[in-house]
Amino acid sequence: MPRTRHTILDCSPSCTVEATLELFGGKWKALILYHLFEDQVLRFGEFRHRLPNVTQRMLTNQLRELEADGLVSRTVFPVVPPHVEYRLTELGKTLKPVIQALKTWGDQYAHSVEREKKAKSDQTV
Amino acid sequence: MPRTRHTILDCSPSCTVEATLELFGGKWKALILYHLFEDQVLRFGEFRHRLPNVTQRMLTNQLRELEADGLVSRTVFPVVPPHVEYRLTELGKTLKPVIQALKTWGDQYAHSVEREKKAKSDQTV
DNA sequence: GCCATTAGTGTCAGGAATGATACCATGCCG
DNA sequence: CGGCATGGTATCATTCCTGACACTAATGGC
Repeated sequence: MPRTRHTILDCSPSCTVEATLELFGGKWKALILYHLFEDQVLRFGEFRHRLPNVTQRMLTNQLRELEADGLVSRTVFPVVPPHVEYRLTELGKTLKPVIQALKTWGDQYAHSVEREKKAKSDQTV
Repeated sequence: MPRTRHTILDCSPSCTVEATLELFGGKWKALILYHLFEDQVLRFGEFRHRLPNVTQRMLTNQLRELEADGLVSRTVFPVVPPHVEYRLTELGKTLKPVIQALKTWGDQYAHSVEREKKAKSDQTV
């Protein structure tokens, strides 16, 4: 998560970009959202499988923040063992074009960047 | 910047999202790119005016990383006082739809999130 | 000679975000 | 009774970001 959470948006036009970024800055949030777009409904454990590099704590954090921002809903079934379902809210669903753009770009160009970096590291090595 | 920079992309389809995110994770990078889309060419000091919350050091960092990722070019004019120009590379320009999506969403929905958060903080206060 | 300019770099401190690990509740199964 | 399953917490360590400050280099103006 970005370290500074702004609360006022009446500054420059870039502020809305900044504000949007704060929803994503969470390092894993875009991934979480991406998977929710893919699967509609996910349980905590399913996120863990899809995002193996995220610690349980971070995952909890990020999900709670997404929930606090009204992008994701959390439904708890009071059973044992626990059962919790996450899904996108209506607001969350509006992010689809953004996630889609990220994915599209990544599919097309991520490899270019990899090459770029590899070329440089090869030079230094 | 995200703390883990992956170098391999042959994992799940979400990896390209992840990879794209790493270019943005830099907390300020998307803003930097946004301003470059607006202004085409920017000098270091101009970034500082547009991003008053970024420290000089962070700005340098982020710009260097963007340069290393091949998204931004840095042109130094060997004069005194120093003159340095930043602009998007061809690869950088391909990010336009992504930045645009961020901006569009922010313009439309950032206020919704603000309201959401405000409502919650009002409850707790 | 002294100050200002620009795009930084270097260093130190403090705080925030992240990671690793251990632990919990509860009910079912054997 | 012991262990497993799920969705977490709690605690501590590490790593990253920020802030404040000092310092640089070459030229122009006072």
